Amino acid sequence: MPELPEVETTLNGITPLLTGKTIKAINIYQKQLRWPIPSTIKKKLTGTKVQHCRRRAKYLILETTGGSLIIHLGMSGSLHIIKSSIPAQKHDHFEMVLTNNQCLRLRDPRRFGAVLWGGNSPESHKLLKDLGPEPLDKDLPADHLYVVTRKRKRNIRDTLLDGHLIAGVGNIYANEALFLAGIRPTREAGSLSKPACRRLLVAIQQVLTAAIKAGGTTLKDFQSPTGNPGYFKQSLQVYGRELGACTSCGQPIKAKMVGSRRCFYCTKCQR
DNA sequence: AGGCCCTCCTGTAAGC
DNA sequence: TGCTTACAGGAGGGCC
Repeated sequence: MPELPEVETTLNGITPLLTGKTIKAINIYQKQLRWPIPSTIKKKLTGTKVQHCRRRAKYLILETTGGSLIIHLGMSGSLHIIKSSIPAQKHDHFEMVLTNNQCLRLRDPRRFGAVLWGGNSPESHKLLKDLGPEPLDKDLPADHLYVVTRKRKRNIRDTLLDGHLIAGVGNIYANEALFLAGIRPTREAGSLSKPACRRLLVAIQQVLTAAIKAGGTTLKDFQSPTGNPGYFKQSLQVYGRELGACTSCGQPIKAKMVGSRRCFYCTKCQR
């Protein structure tokens, strides 16, 4: 999926085209996503105006004058702004038609995504209320990772993927940040020192910031809502670079299954 | 509470 | 060429 930078890129793409616009219609072509799309959103959203678009973790929140819509892109979801006269394609499941005849369309081949009703307080939605802090929050304490990893037995890579501890970090950026911080993904989270945890948080912030700047990472088919790929792939140091040379020491990058997902790291630079 | 496993679905690419 | 299998960027829910 789209991880935090890809969701942020998506947000940046849709915000100027949605904000202030009136919703003429909602069309649901396939309601069976991760959870069923509530059919009540048609009535709740039609005729309302989009006031504000924002992101929380990997969720997009569209606030309208009638309540909020929560969108998650799952593993393969993408949003597109196109003319409503363009016919929906095979994996287009949901669309929001505006009175200017532009429309926001959700495409999601694997259907792990979600479109949910957030009402007047989306933050208190079951899926959002227990999320950890935003990694790019300027007020996030430098020792946050140290605090939340104490007594954690599982490996640090899987720990970073837990959105309840820190929000929005997926497998790609977890691997990249661990490389930048010089920490092996298999390390037990609770064994990391305070300086290592600080280094790791800074690395997460650096890699996410750089990826957002590049428009996200296109591994296969990620596109911004206006159709541009993300250019961060060329900046990846370890992810997907099995047997490639470590950019720091030249050693071949190792790939290994950790938990249920692959990790990539340098056996020399990451300890 | 934490950790592990299963699950949802389809496309793609590798392997035989 | 064609079939089978493994894997992919997520993450909630159930269970121990």
